Amino acid sequence: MSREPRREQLLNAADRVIQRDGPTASMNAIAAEAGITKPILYRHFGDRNGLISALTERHTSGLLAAIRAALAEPLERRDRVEHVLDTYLAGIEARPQVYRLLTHPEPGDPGGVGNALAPALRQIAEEITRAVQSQVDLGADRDLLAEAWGRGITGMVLAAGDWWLNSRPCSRTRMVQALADLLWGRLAAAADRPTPALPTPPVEPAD
Amino acid sequence: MSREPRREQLLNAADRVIQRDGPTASMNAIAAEAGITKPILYRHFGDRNGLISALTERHTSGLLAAIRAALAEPLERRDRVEHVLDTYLAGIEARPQVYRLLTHPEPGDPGGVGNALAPALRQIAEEITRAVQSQVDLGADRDLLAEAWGRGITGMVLAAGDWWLNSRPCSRTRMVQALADLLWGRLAAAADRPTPALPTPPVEPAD
DNA sequence: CGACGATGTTACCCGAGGTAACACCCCCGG
DNA sequence: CCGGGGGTGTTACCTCGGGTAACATCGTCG
Repeated sequence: MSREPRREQLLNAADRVIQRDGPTASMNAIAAEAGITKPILYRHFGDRNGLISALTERHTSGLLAAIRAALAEPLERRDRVEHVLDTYLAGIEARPQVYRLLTHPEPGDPGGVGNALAPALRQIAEEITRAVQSQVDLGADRDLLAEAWGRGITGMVLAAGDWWLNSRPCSRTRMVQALADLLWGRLAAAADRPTPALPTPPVEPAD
Repeated sequence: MSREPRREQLLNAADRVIQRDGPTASMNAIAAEAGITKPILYRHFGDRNGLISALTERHTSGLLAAIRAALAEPLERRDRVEHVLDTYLAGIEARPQVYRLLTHPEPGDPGGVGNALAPALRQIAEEITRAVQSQVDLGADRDLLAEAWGRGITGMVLAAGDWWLNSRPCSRTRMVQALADLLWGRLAAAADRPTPALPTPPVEPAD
């Protein structure tokens, strides 16, 4: 029996533990769940990072493919964007624990530290960047804007989606609308609020 | 001598180490930098989280206040938004290592896990939420939109700012423009790209 | 049969967070 | 003068998690 099937079994075990204990599950725990001991895990995955990467890769491939497909859908742009947003939110809604993995930046990462976006998220960001670059006419600044927006949109959806998933303030559809509205410049279009009479009052905002 | 001054000195030392070694600096290292040993740190801060919190609080208060001020600036809305963006980017540009702290969600956080935004960022998000709520007329959905947007904008600026800080693709001013443009609906306004002839070609995208 | 490549084991190392127990120093009140 | 209490600090230890070394086993292929 080649290595591959064993790897799958180990990943399955790791998966169950992560589902149960969250992304902080120890290697010992994972090994125990698989009915074996640590060194085997290390033989297969090198280090914890390798295991986690394999695990995330496995789970993200689906979501990533779905997003890729959504980005290529032949729709009006607004509909396409909503479709992508909905795809992402549906994905994280379906498997919250997995989602935790995606967003969990590796804690100990000396040297190459500092990416606020975990690898899986970065792939999504690149996907968006590519889509914007190829589909939207942005003039000379095309490359810069596409890349900045790719990251920005990803981060936006990450943070908003996280909040939505945790506190469930509304339906998924409404959340999609809220985010699409933001991207559609509704913040710019809305009128000023009729300031109810306060030029410079000495009240400090409630903390 | 009361406890407070000592605390400050210890925080200063911790600060230097974080600047030098990043947010993964060990308690031992921090103690050594302060010329003392671990237990003292624990006496003052309880645990690592306490130290980090104290440290972030200290540094964020400035940035947070600056952002609060920027949000209250009496400008055209677009200018105000740009001002806020610039304030944030300037802040993280000035002290990159500190910024790492802000964005570093506490790794071991059993139970209440899952906030993609670190506490400091969440404060910023709340600030934005409040500003939107009080300044922009969004109709019946006001509360939902403001809250979703607060998180979303914060996440967007976090991710984009992180990328900008690491790869420095352009000046700060241009980055501010790029993000403001995104928030201003330029994604919606731009024309479709003149698809250079490809209905459904069997080429797979470069990986 | 022997060797190789997989399986698995126990036992250990290291570093980091965290704590216990002890010692010093100084000031303030009886 | 003396005796605390509250600050300073120490050494030595515990626990737990990532990671490794060394050893044993089983099945297959030449």
